[in-house]
Amino acid sequence: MVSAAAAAATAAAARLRFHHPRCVAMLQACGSMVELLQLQAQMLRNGLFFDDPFAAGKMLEFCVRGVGNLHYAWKLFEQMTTRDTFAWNTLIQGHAASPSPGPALRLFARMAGGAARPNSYTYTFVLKACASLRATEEGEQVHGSMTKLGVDLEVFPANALISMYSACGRIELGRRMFDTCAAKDVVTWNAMVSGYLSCGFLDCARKLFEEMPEKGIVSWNAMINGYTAGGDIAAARDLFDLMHQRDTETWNTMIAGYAKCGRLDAARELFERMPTRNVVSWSTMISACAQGGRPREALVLFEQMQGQAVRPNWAAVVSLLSACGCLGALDQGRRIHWHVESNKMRVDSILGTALIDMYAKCGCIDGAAEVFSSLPCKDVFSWTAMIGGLAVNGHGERALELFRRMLADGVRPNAVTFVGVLCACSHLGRVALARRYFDSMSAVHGIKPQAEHYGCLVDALGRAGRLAEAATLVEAAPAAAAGRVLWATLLGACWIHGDVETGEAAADRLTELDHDDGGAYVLLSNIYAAKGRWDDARRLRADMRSRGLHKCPGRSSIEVSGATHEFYAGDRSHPRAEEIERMLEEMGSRLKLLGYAPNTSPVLFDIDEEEKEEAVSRHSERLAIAFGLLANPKGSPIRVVKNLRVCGDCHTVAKLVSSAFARDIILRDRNIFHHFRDGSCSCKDYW
DNA sequence: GTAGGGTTAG
Repeated sequence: MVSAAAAAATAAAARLRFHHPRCVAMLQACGSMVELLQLQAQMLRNGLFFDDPFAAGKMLEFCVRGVGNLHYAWKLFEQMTTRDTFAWNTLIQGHAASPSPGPALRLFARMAGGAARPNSYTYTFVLKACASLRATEEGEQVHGSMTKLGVDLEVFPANALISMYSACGRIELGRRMFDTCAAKDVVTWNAMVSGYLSCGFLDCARKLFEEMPEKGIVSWNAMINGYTAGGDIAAARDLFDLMHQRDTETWNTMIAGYAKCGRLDAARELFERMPTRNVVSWSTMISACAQGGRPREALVLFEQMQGQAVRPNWAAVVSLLSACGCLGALDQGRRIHWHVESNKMRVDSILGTALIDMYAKCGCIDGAAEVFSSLPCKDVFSWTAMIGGLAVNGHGERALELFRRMLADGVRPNAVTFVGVLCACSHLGRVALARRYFDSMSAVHGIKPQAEHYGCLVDALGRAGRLAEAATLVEAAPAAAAGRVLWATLLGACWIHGDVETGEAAADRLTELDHDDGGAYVLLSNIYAAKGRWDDARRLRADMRSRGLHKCPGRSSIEVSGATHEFYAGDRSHPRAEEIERMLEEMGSRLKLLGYAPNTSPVLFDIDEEEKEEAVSRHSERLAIAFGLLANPKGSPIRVVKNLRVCGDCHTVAKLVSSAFARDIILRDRNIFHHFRDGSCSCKDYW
């Protein structure tokens, strides 16, 4: 006679046999959160979710590893009646691999009170969490319980221990582990070599590398990366050349190494030679160009990458945004932002900051502010990008307000934050406040002022016309901060105020520091010319010519429907040069009606062919504005980026054009933004 | 049924 309970159990087992394989198969075919929810509903209805820990565990696994939804994984986990070790492991690993692994440790602690026992999988996951949290103490406790269980000498957990200790900077404990464990495999060796490398012990790493019984590609890659991080690119390349087999990461590592030490051409050469490129290869090369001052090349690479159907990932997007920022390529930047949103990419503080920076550098402060306010977690970098963005875009008050909010939020400012703060003070003409913030840097925040900070202060004094004080400040700057940037800032202020005497002194010092600074000669000669001292101006130009010096050529770019157009001073190479010419004439006649007379003082003397090109009426920014007027839709803003400071006459012209043509002009020069509207500029005529 | 070591990223 069969008992009722036994009959029920048999029936349940039969149901399981029927459902279980089907359920697992369906989970394997499951592709989205929606399908997951449907499947769970079905499993709840037929009782499988509660009766079958295996099926429930599979579901949890899919939720964590398949769709990466930790939030819902918790819900599933809490609903499960039987949580086996697998279920705990899955949730722990999900957190260990996430950007905030804290809950992994708490889950592990909670696990100790329950029925499921940790196994060697559990320990590798928990140790991973300790490693990324740099939680040495917790790591050691975990090690202790592993020893009790006897799993600490198994190869997987032992490797995890070595990695954990070296991530926590306790390389000696890692080495002790390495020496203790008998079951070593190639990963054990690699973990130890990498540990030495990340702790900066290159020689120990190399010694161990040489002793390795078998070296895998990963071992070589780790060494190459260690050398590039340590700045020894030659040693890295030697290893690279010695390798019999390389994988894509080998190439990527070497390319990144060249990029890090500024050897862009070498990086590019390897990039061209490598047999297969993955998304990291592209991102590496794109970021190398973006950071190495070749942003245009970065965007071209992006196009090629898309042509090969490689989708930009998070890192590529961050680099691309930085390239767009450099170029002031707003349309491109917006498109990438759109890509981020439509692909639901994780906008963390890094990507958020990249977006803020891109918008701010494109003069689109509303876009920057929108991203900033929507950022769930803001760190010092995001605050700094926003404060600096507001400051250079002529919103000094808002920048200072934001800085106060940042301090109130308990975020500690860094040196870059103060560049933004001081810049804001300078543009507001608040010299005393600038001084106070400057003094607070070391007194309150423990940050030593650098050249940039002195520069802002010089700028503030210069704007206020207090050039003598500014000169004293430059003289008094400590050696570490003093340098050509400071003198150049002072010279710029003298140029704006037409102060010959201080300007001469500044130019003298500047050419002492850098004999080949053509820019200093030009600036000083312009100061002379503006004062009518033609002989001095001419003498300086001749001197410059005889020494073969050139001023860095003026270059302006403008984005028209996604493509950037670049203009040099006197440039006639643009395909629409004739139309541009006509537009320049049109600008001239409309401005004349407004009473404009060109100030051509910089070019009234000693004109040779080259200088004719520099005639103010053909400055690069003016060509770009003319092109913007004819190529951009009526009423839309004209956005120009110039590599040097905007010239005074072009500044006047831009102001007048903004009213005569009813167009906003946003011109980014080397220092700040000029938002021209209705005949005036956000910089209040000082820059 | 689950794992580890090496590459990009403000």
